[in-house]
Amino acid sequence: MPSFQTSPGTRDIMPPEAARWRAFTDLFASVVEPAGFGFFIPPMFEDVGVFSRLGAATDVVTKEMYDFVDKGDRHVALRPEQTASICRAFAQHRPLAPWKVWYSGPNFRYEKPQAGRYRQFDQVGVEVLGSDDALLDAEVAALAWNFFALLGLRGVTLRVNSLGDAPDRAAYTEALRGHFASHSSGLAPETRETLERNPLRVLDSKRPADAAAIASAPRIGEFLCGDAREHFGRFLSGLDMLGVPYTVDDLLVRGLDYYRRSTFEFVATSLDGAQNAVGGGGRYDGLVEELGGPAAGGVGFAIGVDRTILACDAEQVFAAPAQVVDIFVVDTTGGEAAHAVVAELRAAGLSADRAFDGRSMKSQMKSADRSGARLAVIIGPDEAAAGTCTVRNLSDSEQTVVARSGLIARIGAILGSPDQRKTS
RNA sequence: GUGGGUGUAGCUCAGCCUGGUUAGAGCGUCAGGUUGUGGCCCUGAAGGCCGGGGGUUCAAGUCCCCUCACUCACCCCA
Repeated sequence: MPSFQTSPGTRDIMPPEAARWRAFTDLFASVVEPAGFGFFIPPMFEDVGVFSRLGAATDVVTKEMYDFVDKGDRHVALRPEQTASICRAFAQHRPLAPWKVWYSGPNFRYEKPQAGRYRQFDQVGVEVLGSDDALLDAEVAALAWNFFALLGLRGVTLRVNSLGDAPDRAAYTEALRGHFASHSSGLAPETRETLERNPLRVLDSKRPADAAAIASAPRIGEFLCGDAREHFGRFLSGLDMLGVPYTVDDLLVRGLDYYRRSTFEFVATSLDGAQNAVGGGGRYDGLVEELGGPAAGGVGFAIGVDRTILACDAEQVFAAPAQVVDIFVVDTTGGEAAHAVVAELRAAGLSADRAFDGRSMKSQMKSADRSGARLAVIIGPDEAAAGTCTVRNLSDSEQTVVARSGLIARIGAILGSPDQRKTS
């Protein structure tokens, strides 16, 4: 065993898997940037108060925050998510509304790790601040939907619900508290604790004992005010217009306290187990104000990168891109020739690799094979003496001898120009 | 925070139940077969504090205790 290894809940993402992660983010950017979203990078840590607005009833805030006092006596926390930072940024900088941003990066929660749950986990997402329009909610949810489709995922479903405005949500919460209190004998002991802290969360319980009490519980629909009801209807018709399929689930409640009106969640049916929510979002009117900013509506979503990639594995889609090189240079004369040729090839816009440490020709050829190169340039004593190179096609084993001075031209003739290769 | 499973070579794992000489396999790596040529094949080599500590025993990879790590589930959530 090595002296050190990654801390619990963290991991190294090695090549070629890391290239897949980069492709994932690139694909996400290609979906949201044409829709007018600008890339935003918030700090990795902030004053703990920014995050405590997420909700005193949520474990994310009360138990799972990586918080500490820094050398200047500031109580700070590693971000557990990025929505709060973006709202804080809106309050701080007052950009022109609606402010549309996307983000990508790690978040931190001190949880016990398991499949699809890490202490450092990546999310990509978007947020729009300064608009109340329900059609925007639909557009935002549709962007996530389109992204899952572009990844090649087919087993992702969208569940939607409305939690109403703040008074609606509060009234519903009280109604639930009353309902479950009168049915508490039918609840699991752990659920009774949840009821104390956050009655809405009881609806999310998967414990069999709770099923009957949940089935008979009042529904949020009865508590929506006229505006919220109309907003929800417009959200749904906005999804219909875009051809995004969804199911309305009035038991869908989301973990963070700040959600108002529209909420939605993407579930990967290919992932069994508890960690199958690959994305979630909704509207969070009021959060900016809580952070000292103007009254501004907000809507957005976050997609869990780790989990979504697990779903891609399960569906065998969005494989890691192969990293290959155009040319592999084999040099059995000491390495100086390869040193020069590789540099020359790269300067000409070709990708090139080589072996080091004076390996045998057999070993170098094996490396050439593994590199995925289409061509090997071979320099042995004969070529060195004659001022030539042997160019070997690694797929059909045809090879020719060319003068060193004509190498680039010959390779260009075989492979085409870099631009042609990119588009082909 | 609570419970289950697993820690043996770079990787995947036998061996543990039923303790007994120098701890194995496949893959990978390196070298050779082929004194200048990759894939397929053959041969050989390198590579192990058997997670760590303590105990039982003439003897521990194997049995017991503790501990750490990983992993799965509860919980929570993306």
